[in-house]
Amino acid sequence: MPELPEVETVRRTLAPIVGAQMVRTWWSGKNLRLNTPVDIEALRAASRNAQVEAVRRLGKYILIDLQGQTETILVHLGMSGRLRFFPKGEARPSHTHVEWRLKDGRSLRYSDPRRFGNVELVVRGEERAHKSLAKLGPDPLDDGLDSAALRAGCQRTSRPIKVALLDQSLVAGVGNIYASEALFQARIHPKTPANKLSLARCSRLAEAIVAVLERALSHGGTSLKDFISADGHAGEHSHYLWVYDREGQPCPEPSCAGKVRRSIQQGRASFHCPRCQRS
DNA sequence: AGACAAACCTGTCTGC
DNA sequence: TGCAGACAGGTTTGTC
Repeated sequence: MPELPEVETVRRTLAPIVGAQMVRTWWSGKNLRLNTPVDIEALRAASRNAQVEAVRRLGKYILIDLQGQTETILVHLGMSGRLRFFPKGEARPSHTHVEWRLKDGRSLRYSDPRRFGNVELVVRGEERAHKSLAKLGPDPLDDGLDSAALRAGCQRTSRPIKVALLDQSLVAGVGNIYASEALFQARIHPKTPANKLSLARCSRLAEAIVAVLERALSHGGTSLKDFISADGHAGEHSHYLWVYDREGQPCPEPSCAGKVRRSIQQGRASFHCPRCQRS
């Protein structure tokens, strides 16, 4: 489900839990990503009576810092994960896997039908030592995106640029929707080998990535189906997508008579305009 | 090392 | 109406 704008939307809407005290932690007993069980005893120990100090984000990962604790809660939403808070007394939705009860009666719940996501602990201040976080590239919203650095990353691989963008080491946070959208805005064909891109085109791509993510964030993210923010609202950005899931529709560029084409790259749907986007 | 396919799991939609 | 098959916002693992 969620790419950077959706995860950032969740992070922002989680602001009301900052300062709240966690009192009890519950686990469904179902394994999450890679069929690994939640280390519920460690999670309980870290969360018990701990006050939420801050909610941070690294790429598509959410970190919940706890006052006075050496460990931080690390959440990845996978494809169908949701992190929401609920008022006191509201029933647990189906597929809830982790629940933190807050002292004021509210609860924070992680639900995930497909269980591709994960909830674990990382040592605070050493997040980057975690295997998944170690390889993350720059975060386009927090760090900005330097054209020369993007070019250098592209030079290291001959994979198609669309595929390279999905690997989080080049840029953190770009997923399947925004990879297609950014390549459209930069007028780059998704099958172009990454190492064939000139500095000028990398520069255009860097600008497009930042612009596309910021634009989606301003709409609260994209809800095709599952995505909702921590306070339960769907994102509005699906109404503003240029090419993603628009197969056969006219190219959004008014001066272009092309139609959006769908293809499969690395087993995942890609969308582009064959007239505007060149290799 | 780099590229690729398959795997993880459930829900929803399409077409017969 | 029922059922099979395709497909979904992500990441990891094994194989070549």
